[in-house]
Amino acid sequence: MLDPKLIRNDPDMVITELARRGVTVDRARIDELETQRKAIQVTTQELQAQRNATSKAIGQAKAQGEDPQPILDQVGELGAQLDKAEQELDVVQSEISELYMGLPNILDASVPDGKTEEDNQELRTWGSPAEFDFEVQDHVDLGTALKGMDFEAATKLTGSRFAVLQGQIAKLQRALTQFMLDTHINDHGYTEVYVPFIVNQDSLYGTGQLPKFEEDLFKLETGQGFYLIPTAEVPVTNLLRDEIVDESLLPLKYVCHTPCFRSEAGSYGKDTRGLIRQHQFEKVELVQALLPEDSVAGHEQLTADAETILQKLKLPYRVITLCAGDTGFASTKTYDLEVWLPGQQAYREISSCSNFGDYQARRMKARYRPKGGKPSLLHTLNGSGLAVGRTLVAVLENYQQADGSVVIPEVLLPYMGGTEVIKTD
RNA sequence: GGAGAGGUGGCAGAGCGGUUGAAUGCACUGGUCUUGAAAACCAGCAUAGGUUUAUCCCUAUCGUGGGUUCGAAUCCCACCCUCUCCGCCA
Repeated sequence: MLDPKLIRNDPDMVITELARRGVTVDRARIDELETQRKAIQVTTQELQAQRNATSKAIGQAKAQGEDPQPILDQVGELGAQLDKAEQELDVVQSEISELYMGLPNILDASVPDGKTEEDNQELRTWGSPAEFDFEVQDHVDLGTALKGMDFEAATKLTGSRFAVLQGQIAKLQRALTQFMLDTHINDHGYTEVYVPFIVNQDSLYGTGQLPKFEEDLFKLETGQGFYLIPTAEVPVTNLLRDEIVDESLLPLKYVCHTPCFRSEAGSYGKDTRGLIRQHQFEKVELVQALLPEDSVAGHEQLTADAETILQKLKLPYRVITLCAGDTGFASTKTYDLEVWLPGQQAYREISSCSNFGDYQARRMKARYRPKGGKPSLLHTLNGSGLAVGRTLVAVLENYQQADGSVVIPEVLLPYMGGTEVIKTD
């Protein structure tokens, strides 16, 4: 969340900045709550101080063998007053906390203005869409014909927005995953982590999915407040929750492969065909925690790390800077990587790389200790490196041949056990 | 699943109703000493909030949430977690 001190000391700035996102902040409400808080907090603390002093005096009197009764008589209604004050303070503070937790992050100055994805800015492109001298198929037709993709089976097993992969296409997805992990580990210096796919509420508050976006999540009904992870970002970033990391260990760079589970509430009718928008998909995620002064450069580097995967796969893509209105809740700035999909004749998102500044770190108390100094908040970054399911789509569509077969990209050959082309037998 | 033990500062670990925000050790920071380093010695060193120009001062925090009490790290209740032994199990 935002720094409460910043909201208090410079509310106009916060309001102006958040207006860029189209978020209106109730200035009067903030003033009212803060004034209340201040008054109640002061009285509460005064009462507490009074109680502490009295109790101490009783202790001293007893220790010296005196009769503490006269002091005890003075206590009177102090306890009742204190209870009341403490309750009031509690109410105000939770109202403030609820209000502040609901405020998104302040955007980086370089984020372009705009309301919707229409206003996002293309930053650069890489490669160019291939020309096909035959009629291209989309991944669903290709995958189905190759007997590697079965959506009807998934519907039978579970319901819509799931897929069954089989044979060489299932293997291709695994190859992509391995290739991504190995590249980030060996070439980009990330540490691989394996984490739980189920997390508690605290973790989801930490990264910002809760309290505002619960409808996007799958919640378990065990009564423990457990949720399926919507992205590895949640468990991996929360490794740092309530931790103080020695400065010398920074930056921390993690890469993590997990399935991701999203309810996709509110996206009915969108991308209903194929693998693009599923309730369950594989993703290789990059997460970094670093010094505040390094986060801007780190964000560029992390984005480049993700781009490397597309370049090695020789998949044409472009990099988009999300505009103010389209940038995620907790992010200061986000780049989306969009890969070219011949089947759709469009660029589609395959990675989203964000700099969260200290927003997530403040929520989860993720700090570092400067040499000999006081702990202070880390900055966090993350990005997909890449969404595996969508990469599978991109490979199938970009590497398709006139006969419906699919050539394996060169960099994946070591992972495909001798298969060079996926075709029907 | 059964039985037991325990959760305290960056770490280890005392404290088990009253000047205890918390002994001690390690780590860390500064200093003395040294050609330099090590060792030794001296000093400092939790986090968050309120007030303040600043120092000071005040408040909260000993797994979490309740309760008892003038007063709780210490007593009671519930929950969470960890460890040991037995059983079961991929």
